[in-house]
Amino acid sequence: MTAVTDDKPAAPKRPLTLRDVSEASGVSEMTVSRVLRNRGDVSEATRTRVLAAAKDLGYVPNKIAGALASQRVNLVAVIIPSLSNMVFPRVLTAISDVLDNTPLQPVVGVTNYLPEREEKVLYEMLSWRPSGVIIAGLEHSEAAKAMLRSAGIPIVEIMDTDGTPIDSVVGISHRRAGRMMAETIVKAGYRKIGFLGTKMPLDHRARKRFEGFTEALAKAGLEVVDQEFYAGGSALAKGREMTAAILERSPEIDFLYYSNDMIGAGGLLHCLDAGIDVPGRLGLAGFNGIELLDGFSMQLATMDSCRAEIGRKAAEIIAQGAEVSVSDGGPTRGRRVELNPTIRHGNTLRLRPSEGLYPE
Amino acid sequence: MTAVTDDKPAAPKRPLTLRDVSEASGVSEMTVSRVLRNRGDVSEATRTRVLAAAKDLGYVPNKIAGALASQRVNLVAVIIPSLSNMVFPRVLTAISDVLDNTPLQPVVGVTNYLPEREEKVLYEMLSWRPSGVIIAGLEHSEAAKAMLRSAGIPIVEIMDTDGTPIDSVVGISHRRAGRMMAETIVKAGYRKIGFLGTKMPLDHRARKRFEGFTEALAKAGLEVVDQEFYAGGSALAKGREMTAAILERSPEIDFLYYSNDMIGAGGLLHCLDAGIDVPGRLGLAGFNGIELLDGFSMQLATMDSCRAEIGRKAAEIIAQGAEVSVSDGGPTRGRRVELNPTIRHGNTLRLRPSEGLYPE
DNA sequence: TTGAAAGCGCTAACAC
DNA sequence: GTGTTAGCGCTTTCAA
Repeated sequence: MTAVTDDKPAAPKRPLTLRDVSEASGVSEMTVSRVLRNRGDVSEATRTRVLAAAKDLGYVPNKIAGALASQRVNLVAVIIPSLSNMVFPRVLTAISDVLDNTPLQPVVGVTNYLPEREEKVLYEMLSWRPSGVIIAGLEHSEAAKAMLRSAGIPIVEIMDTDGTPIDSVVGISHRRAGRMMAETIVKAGYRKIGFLGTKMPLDHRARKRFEGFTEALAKAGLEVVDQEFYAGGSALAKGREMTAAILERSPEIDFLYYSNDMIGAGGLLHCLDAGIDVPGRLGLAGFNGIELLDGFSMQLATMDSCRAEIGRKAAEIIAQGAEVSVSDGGPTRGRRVELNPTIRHGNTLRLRPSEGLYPE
Repeated sequence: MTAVTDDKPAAPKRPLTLRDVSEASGVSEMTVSRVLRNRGDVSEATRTRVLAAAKDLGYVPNKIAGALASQRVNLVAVIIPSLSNMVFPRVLTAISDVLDNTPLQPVVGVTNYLPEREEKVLYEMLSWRPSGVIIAGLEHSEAAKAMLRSAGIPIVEIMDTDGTPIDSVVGISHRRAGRMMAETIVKAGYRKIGFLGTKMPLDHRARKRFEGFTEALAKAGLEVVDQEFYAGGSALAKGREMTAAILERSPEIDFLYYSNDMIGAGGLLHCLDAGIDVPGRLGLAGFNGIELLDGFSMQLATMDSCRAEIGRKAAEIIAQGAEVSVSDGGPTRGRRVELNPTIRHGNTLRLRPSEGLYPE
């Protein structure tokens, strides 16, 4: 055994404070603070002295104290339902990218699509007095809405524009997205349409897409022939299973609309394996436009949900944030940004109606 | 236009404080504080009064002030390189699940595999004085290591055990993982082995797997026949492209080892499309054991990287955290948990050597 | 069971 | 350019 002798001082029991740096450098706490924050005029000489001392001691400022004193917290609360599908990570990346050019920092909370979790997470985050909140969706518990309204900071609700925002909102209309896809499918000549989705009554965006979808079908005198829902497990595997099941049960189906790309991709794999003629005998479409699927031999028709753009815009609104966010009692001052989702036909959705099984 | 009359008071300009609740309830700040934190004995009567007042006002406590006063912050810094691949979200979920049963809350920072980002993110997080740090990998800049050592809180380095931890470590040996896979492949009778990976010199775990892999091959008198690396883009698509490319360049290859499941899956798709006999003519294996791939028609051979288990264990260590984490100058008091990755053969790796092209 | 006083580590505002 | 003073909103500690 060798006796280890430290050349650096041992780990301190008491965290270092400004005072320590002050004493080590022979400069007042205030000036040290100024140097460390690059605020106010400090002579180059003392600046160097202070920096050296801080680095030497390994001083890490205490933001808790700083925040309390300055009444400023450079944190942005980002509240999303899930991390496990590919959609929110994409939004997060965009948010981070924008905030990287500001003093702001995102802090992520996950709700698992549970309103009570959302309420709790929101409460926790608000208790840190963040500079803004980015939160997915427009549906929140009354308590959550009350908290958001009275927080006195910019709030941006993202992903969805179908509803009444508290402050600002950035997203797409999922109802419209569902409608657009239905219209495209009908125009392509498909008539026996099935739907596959998630068993998530609380996924309001999926619900709205479905509503828009059936609404547009109804306008064309059609309705969904059959449907199936899943919960849990590998989305790809579930998509495969559900597709097999629904096609067996309702063999007349000539199109399947999936509530997300992942189960759509599973369905596509099933069709390829089963030798089903796609998009001739059966058309397929998903939702989200996730890049993941670029590696498949066939491109699933889908709709870009503008995830990156949404994240970017939301972060920008927060970053601007100077403006008053919610006025007292009057109309909301928030901004409204509705993005346009675009259909990507891929090759699982035939383009010309003339090729359809049901020529018009 | 209708004149909106508020039944609830308008959003306050000044955030509410304990004092407000104190005044509204006619109870001292101290007692209000006790009620809100469920600390100490408070009569049921005052308790109800206080709770009612707090709820009525919509009071949200200020954790900044609370943390400063109590010198306690129930935050756990979790620092990971990326959110975009499926591996870290899985770890995060496990961490959250464990911490949900404690007062602790994870706060995530992403480094993009950049040491300088890591250093910055770490500094930011430490300045909030968290109760612990969970950080991916054992390789950090000297400055980062110094910060971790002197933070005076439990540190858990995760994912990898090949190296010297600062405090605790939970992970698998990636070198060993690479070795195990090589041995399995060789035992199965494959001899002309190619490698496909990421262009990430800073992904130390991928590097260690590769080193272990080649080391074990060398022991069997073999070396990697050809290799290819990618950066950016859809991993699935890249896997497909790289596989086509390497097989064209080195047609003698009878096995491809991928540094992750995603590119492996892309490779598998290529093989299926190209009509290549897998695992007869060509074997394939990936790494991570991601569930995503369960929906494929063939199961890619892979190795479980114990992501969930790692997250769980790490969180547990932090939660126990009471123990002194780094002793002064002496040996680290941290715990060491090395998990055993297991090979999942799937069906892209033939099992019996006797079936090999090169019978032994 | 409740309250009063002191102070956590920093920064705003003002002096010098 | 630098230092001094007074809090930020809570919790700790101690007294009642």
